[in-house]
Amino acid sequence: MTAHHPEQGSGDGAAQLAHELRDAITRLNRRVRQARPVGDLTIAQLSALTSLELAGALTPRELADLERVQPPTMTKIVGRLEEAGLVQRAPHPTDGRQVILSATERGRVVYAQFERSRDQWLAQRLSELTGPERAALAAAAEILQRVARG
Amino acid sequence: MTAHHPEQGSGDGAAQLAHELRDAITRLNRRVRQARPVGDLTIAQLSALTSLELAGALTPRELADLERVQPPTMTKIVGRLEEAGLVQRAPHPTDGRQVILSATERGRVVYAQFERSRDQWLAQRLSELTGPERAALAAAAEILQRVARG
DNA sequence: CACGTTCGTTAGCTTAACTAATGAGCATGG
DNA sequence: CCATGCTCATTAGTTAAGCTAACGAACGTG
Repeated sequence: MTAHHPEQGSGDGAAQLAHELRDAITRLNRRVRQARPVGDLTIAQLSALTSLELAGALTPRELADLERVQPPTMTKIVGRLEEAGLVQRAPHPTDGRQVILSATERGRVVYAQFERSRDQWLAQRLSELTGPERAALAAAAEILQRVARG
Repeated sequence: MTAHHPEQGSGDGAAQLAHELRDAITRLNRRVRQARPVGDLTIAQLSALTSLELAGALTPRELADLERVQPPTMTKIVGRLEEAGLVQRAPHPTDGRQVILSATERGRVVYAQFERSRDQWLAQRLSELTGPERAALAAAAEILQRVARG
């Protein structure tokens, strides 16, 4: 089940490692994500709010690309977030077609709350590990973030 | 951005690590999962088929618990998988209320195909890393799997 | 054997996702 | 300088996924 020879062979090693990592990621994500609405926000809404908060300001198109959904889908999600007062639409300064989306102050507060609660389960689990295990995960986290963004 | 002192303080360290890991996991999962239907199967269907294939045989209730959805939701998903000929329902040998779900031969073939294609993107990314980086991820993968199952 | 519990399903609703089509605004070429 | 074409966001319409509530069948126990 574990990786026996991670250093030898970047071909098969990578395939085997990819399988293990994806399995772990899939399972962890199921634990962390909460498929159903969390509080008043759904996953898609929270995810969009997160991307928006991290980026600062985006057009609907950019946000849709980030979330890997089609523009009409993002229109709906943003519409609900706007109704909830968490996101605001502003006209683009020079291009009349485009719209600038940003989180409202309330949106930022709500985002921070969910961010914390989302980390709680995992933080609890991690605190049960040994120091070396946490160190191993910390080293991996940096690499994973790089892979995820690449 | 990286974890500076993973060994000191299991409290704050775990919180910070949890945040970084969750971020990486969320992003990786978005890359890997493809939110929209893959081929003819949706994510929920593929996920249920995966759980069923891994477990061998399950009742709808057990499968719903594994997938962290409510029983009625699983009824629908299994219904579609059954229509597609990937999953079969069988009566429980002793309990007339219960149903035994299992993947059909075709379901197993389809599962294996998706499993491979799902790993491809990640395997490609991993092959671009250095040997030590892959070794670090391999060590982390084992720990992550343990955390995810715990 | 009657009563409560568990199991799976059905019914009805909301959200999320897609494609196709629409309308507004930009930009460019004659 | 304006007509044509393109991009942006949205609307319309469909399918899937998720929920709760309610139901009928089967089990088990007092």
